[in-house]
Amino acid sequence: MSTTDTQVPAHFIRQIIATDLKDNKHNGKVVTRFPPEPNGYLHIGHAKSICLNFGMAIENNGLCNLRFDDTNPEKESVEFMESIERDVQWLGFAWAELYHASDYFEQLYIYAENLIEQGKAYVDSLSAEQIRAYRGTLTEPGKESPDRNRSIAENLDLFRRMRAGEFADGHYVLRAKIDMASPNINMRDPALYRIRRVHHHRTGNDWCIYPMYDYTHCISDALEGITHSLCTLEFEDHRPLYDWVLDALKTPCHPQQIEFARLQLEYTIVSKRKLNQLVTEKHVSGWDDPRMPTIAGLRRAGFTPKAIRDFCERIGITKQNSWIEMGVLEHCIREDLNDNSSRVMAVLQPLRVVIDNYPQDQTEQLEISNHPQHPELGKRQVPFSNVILIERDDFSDTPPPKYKRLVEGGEVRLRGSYVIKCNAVIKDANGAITELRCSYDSDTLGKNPEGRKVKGVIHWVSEQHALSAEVRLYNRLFALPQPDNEDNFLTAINPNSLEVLADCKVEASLAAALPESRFQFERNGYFCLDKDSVEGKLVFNRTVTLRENWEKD
RNA sequence: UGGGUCGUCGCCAAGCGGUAAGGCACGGGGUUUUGAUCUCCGCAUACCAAGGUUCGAAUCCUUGCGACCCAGCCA
Repeated sequence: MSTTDTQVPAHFIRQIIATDLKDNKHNGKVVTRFPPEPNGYLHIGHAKSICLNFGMAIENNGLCNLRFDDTNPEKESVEFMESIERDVQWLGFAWAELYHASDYFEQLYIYAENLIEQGKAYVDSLSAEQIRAYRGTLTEPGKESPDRNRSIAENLDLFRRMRAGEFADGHYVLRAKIDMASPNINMRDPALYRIRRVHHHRTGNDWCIYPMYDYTHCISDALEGITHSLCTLEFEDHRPLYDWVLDALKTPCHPQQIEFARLQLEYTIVSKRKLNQLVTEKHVSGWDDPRMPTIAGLRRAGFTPKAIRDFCERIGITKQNSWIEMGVLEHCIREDLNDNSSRVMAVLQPLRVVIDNYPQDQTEQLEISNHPQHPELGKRQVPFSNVILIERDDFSDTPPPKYKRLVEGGEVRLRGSYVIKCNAVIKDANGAITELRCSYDSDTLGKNPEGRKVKGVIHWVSEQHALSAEVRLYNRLFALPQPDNEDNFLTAINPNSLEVLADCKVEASLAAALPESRFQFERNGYFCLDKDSVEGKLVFNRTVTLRENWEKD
């Protein structure tokens, strides 16, 4: 062990895999899979699972498949499949194979007949309601179905006719014959197949019976030679069923299911049903709305794949239900963007400043570094002239204590430029400040003024050179840390989650910026150019503010 | 009142019988032409509780307490 060893935490799944490798349990192989159901967009919670599954494969020289769990065609779509592939790749991962559970429908069917032949599955004619009633409760055992002892021959015949489409939807169901008195409700003869005449986005109308998750997932894992089947805690109770199915069948292998806690992030929800509701009821602009915790939303907001991966590593993998504070995610994106984004000046709420002693028709090209700590990011030319725009907040005629920006009679540094002094404040009839009259000290470019200290530094743009922009200031979508705890999560929506500033001015160098490029607007935060940008009007989304360490009153 | 799982700092999280890592947050100092960054310092005599075993327990045992998940022909 050297001190330079990486310091990734050895969470329990890493430990299990390390032990298995040492014991040569799977011939030294590690094969995982990320198995989303294509019924919605991927979100930050999926990112945790993606990073884990792909991460374990990468770390151990193994393989990770992407497998669509497409056994319920009613809720699934090609749009969702495409978005999932896009998001996984954007996060930076490459799957070994792309599979669909529907690829295995025929094999699954054959296995089902095998189960019937072994007397381990039967066709039940009980209705859904009856099955529920027969299931018993958490504290009382269930009752056996009258059809439970149907003959193997009859079960086989019925099941084949189910497939052939002889029966109406819901008329029959294939059930595993396990134990109606099991304390684990999942083992009380769970359904394996249901009749459902729905068009499937991949298999079309080939099937009118569809296999259930519990039956499909374990077999799919086995067919792919998965060694470690990682899933979330709510499937813990299903593991005995996972193992029961594989023990009953002669599958190529028997993967080990290991459960970990799903991500819960404060001020967000990660329920696909609810995210879907936000979209369909138009509480947000779409699945990729920057306020959405979806990968697509985070991407549009300006998050980087690296920051999301870092986040997933930092929060750890355990079996404890826990809530992650937003601050952790924010830290990750600030850390990446601080290091890698170019600095630029943008005035969100402009206030006109006329510099009376600067030549009226003169323009000076000031050379400003793109990153204070990374000279390798280069420099850019920023035009300076006698009329500039500064942030309204950067001037105050009633300055609070410790205010270090511009005040009447005071001086301030224009970032990358001169020191100016405010000589007069122009107000309109209502007393609102419309303009500042200033003078500049020509001997302060690149050097401190003689004999006095100017502590404030503010950003600015030259009025005649600036570009117009719309800036969208996003805040958390929910006003409560745990929206799901409300009777109706919609009541927890933050009414101020989006503030649109339509008349912002940004420096000219941004004219060539491409959608999805990220910048630090100095002193304001990190922003990402949105795809809504058009000629003459740039649109920026705020990813996150800069940290603000001083106490505001 | 059945079964499964989990309880270590405000939030995460190491720890695997030898005397409480780390991150985020927070508080304070320094540097700074971003009140950013960077940097230095501080931050659990304490591990849900109570007993017990042991020279020694967050780690083992017992008994409590608390939280989460399960009664879809969803995944």
